[in-house]
Amino acid sequence: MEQEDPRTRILDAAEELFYGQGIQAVGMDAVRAASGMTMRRVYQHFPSKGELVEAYLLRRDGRWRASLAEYVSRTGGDPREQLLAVYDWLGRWFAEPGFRGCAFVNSLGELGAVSPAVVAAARHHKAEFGSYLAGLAQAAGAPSATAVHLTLLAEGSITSAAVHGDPTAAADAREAARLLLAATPGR
Amino acid sequence: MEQEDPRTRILDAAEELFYGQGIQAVGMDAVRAASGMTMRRVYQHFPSKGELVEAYLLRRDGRWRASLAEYVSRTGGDPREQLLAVYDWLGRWFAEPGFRGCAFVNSLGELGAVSPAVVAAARHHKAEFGSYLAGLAQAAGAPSATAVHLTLLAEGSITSAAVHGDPTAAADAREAARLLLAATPGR
DNA sequence: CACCGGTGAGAACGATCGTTCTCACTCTGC
DNA sequence: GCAGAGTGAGAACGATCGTTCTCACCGGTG
Repeated sequence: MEQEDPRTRILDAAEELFYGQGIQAVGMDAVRAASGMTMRRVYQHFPSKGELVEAYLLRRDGRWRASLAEYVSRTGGDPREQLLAVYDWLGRWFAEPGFRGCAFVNSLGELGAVSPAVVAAARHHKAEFGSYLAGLAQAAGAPSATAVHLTLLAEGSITSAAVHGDPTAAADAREAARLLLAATPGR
Repeated sequence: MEQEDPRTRILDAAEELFYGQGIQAVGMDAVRAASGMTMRRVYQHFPSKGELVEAYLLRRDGRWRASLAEYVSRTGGDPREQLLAVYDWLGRWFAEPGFRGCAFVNSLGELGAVSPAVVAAARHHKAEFGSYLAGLAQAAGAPSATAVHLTLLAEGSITSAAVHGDPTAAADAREAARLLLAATPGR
């Protein structure tokens, strides 16, 4: 099981280190050591740290949204319940060991002023998340403004959980979302 | 007007640089140059970069919350309007040039894994903000759960405005807050 | 066998960082 | 006038980083 392809091993190591400790705090040598490779091989697959960071963010975005969508789609059919399931998924995420907030927000705060690629990755990630929620909201017959409100609640719960280390922010956001949906005309 | 006390000048320079570019991206020499001082003087007032970072966060927390409280207290008496005025103040903040999100969230993402002092500063800042909103909500006769919901909306709008560079997140959060308050029994 | 492109392991390089030190100079008190 | 404490200006130091280079070694091909 140690025989995965090198690119994946490097990305796995980079993701754990970058997310867990911050990008600037992790040197390329730490990535090399954690991936059990030689320096030559690392730079062979990612010719600079910047490109490794981009690849890390890109892969994480895909995984994150796929995991969310898969969880939500597994939920019973009612679109309104699917919307609320988003917050259940967030709550599970918050409770994972090593949870340290949104990787894109973190990297944006760290490198946003200096790396346009990081800014683009963060915007893309958040825009896609917003679109996903907008799609669910439309299916539930909620106005598009409500989708924006639900996005803000989700975003706020991520930040709150990260700062206070308290996963209950997800349940709070879920309750607020439920109230907003109830205050709004159904389809 | 150039004759402020050295500590203030250093903190002013540090705040602009740390907030605008990230803490790790700014070297002590940049702080020295921006404050127009000598290295000896900088280290005379802040014996390490870590202590300068702490002082920067501490002072920013006080200023930020004082500015918010002052703006809100200037608003007409209705407590419910005061609560909504919080989002107006956020909208003005978001529209300021150089806005780059919450300094505490940014520094937490950058240094949270390595600096307990930064974690403590961020938690304190967010806890105080939450308490402030809880006080306003109580005055408005809203249940304490509603205060939590309003906090999540505010937090989410900060993140959203930072990521997308779009100050309208404040107005969206305000509208969501208004709906939540309307859906809730008054005093 | 001799050759050669590629690898592993890690040293080396140049830049940058946080922090301290040097040294000439300037005040102040006697 | 002069010793001595403190300052300005910046060089120096040791550590660390991203990246590249060295070099002994290995496998396959003529």
